[in-house]
Amino acid sequence: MQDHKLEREMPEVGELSLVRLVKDSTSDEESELVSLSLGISSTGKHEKKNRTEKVRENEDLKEGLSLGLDIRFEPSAIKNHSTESRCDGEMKEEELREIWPPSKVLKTMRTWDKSEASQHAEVKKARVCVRARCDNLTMNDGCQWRKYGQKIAKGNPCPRAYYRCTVSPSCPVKKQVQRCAEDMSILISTYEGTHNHPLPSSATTIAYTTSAAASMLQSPSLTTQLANSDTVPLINSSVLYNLNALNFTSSYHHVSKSPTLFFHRSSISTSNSHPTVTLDLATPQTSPHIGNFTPSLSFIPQYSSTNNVDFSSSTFSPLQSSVLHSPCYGDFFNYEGLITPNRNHNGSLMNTGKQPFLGHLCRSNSNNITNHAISKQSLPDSIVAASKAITATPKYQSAILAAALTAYAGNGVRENHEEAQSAGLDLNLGGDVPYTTNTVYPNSNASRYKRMSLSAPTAPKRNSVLFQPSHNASKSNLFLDQ
DNA sequence: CGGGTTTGACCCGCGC
DNA sequence: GCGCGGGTCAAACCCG
Repeated sequence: MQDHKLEREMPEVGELSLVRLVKDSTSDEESELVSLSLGISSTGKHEKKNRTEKVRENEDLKEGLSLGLDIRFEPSAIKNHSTESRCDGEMKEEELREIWPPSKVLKTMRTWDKSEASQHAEVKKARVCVRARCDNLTMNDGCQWRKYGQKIAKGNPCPRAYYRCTVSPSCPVKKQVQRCAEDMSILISTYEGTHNHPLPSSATTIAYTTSAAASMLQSPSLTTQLANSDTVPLINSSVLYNLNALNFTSSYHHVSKSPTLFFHRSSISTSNSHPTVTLDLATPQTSPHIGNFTPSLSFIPQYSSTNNVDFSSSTFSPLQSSVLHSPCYGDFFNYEGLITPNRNHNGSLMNTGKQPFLGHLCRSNSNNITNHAISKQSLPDSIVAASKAITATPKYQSAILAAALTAYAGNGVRENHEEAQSAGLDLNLGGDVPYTTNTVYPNSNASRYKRMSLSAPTAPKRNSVLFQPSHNASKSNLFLDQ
């Protein structure tokens, strides 16, 4: 792990390009929101919090646990500190303050512009909120959590529970769990922070997803677009993949099996102190776009109370790659339901360079691909057709189809395995999860965490998709830049 | 007895 | 300045 950590690099902020979509005015009525949370670090004013978090952060440094996973808004800080400095385990407090200057806490993202975003690390921890139907007390996200508080929040008779990640004693990740007031069957889980430790394979999905959302929120282009009411960024598609593989239990389980798992309503909210990506998994089955592979995933930039734009019917956009190359969970994990980097014969990762495994997609062309190749066909046919179309267009080979295949992995992929292979795709349905959870934390001298039990049952093994670009697709082709 | 949960108290930010 | 609400703490309690 240490070696991996040292190899990782934070992605450039500008690396995450976002797809603009024309505003769709025919949005659905407001629905409930699900949350997943991200790891954008910041420093709050809260004295106590500062003390506690500083202790934890310092512990991280001393223990060398930090994987450089925290996503910050200051590229320079990222470059200078996130890997090298933090890895040496001897960063001084001055350096810490340099990364998270208390005076630079951003109360909202409202005032952002490109230059500010690149110059100031002024943001509070981003959050990812996931709404999902779940009968259990908590969503099974594979992590270990310790409850540290519960409170009745205003406007909801259901108590809100506060949890901390206990996989590592110094892990800063927290989550809030609350039932939806309007529909008690909906569980709202809000994640905040980034894990600073290896994750059990069953937990990587949600963590990866939160990282994806964090990547979105950290993007200056996102903030720019949010200020533009005519355009809207679409979520990094890896969020789709991850959530598709989420280990929801009981009543929600059917979602993960659905070939049409998309999020009817999602949103980005920066109106409060925490920029939040909200993903609504509670209404996945009713998308009118299922037939043409157009998920109803969308975002509602709630940049301010007077600048809300609803894009609930926006077209599905292809993936963006930064998350797949995220330093948080990087290439050394193979996420269930996710596209994985190339592997050589020994199974070791081949994509160890700095280029993201999957490329960015240009705005218009990406839509063309999805519309041309996929629309108005059955989903299995769509996969094959898209595969061929993408193969014929090298620029898209490694990117677009992966989304479809992954989202579709639960059903149609298997039948189209051969066709997909002929189209230059290698589908691995064997649930390839090389990473194991036999991780020892040398720093776990905090005895209170030693006997933690999983808050949720182990995730059942699920099909995963190993996406390999065709043989003549060079890495450079994987990184589309327009 | 150790560890997890519960729950009232406390702190702080924010709006009025 | 005050009150409200969100978030956290920590002692008490519960459980295996």
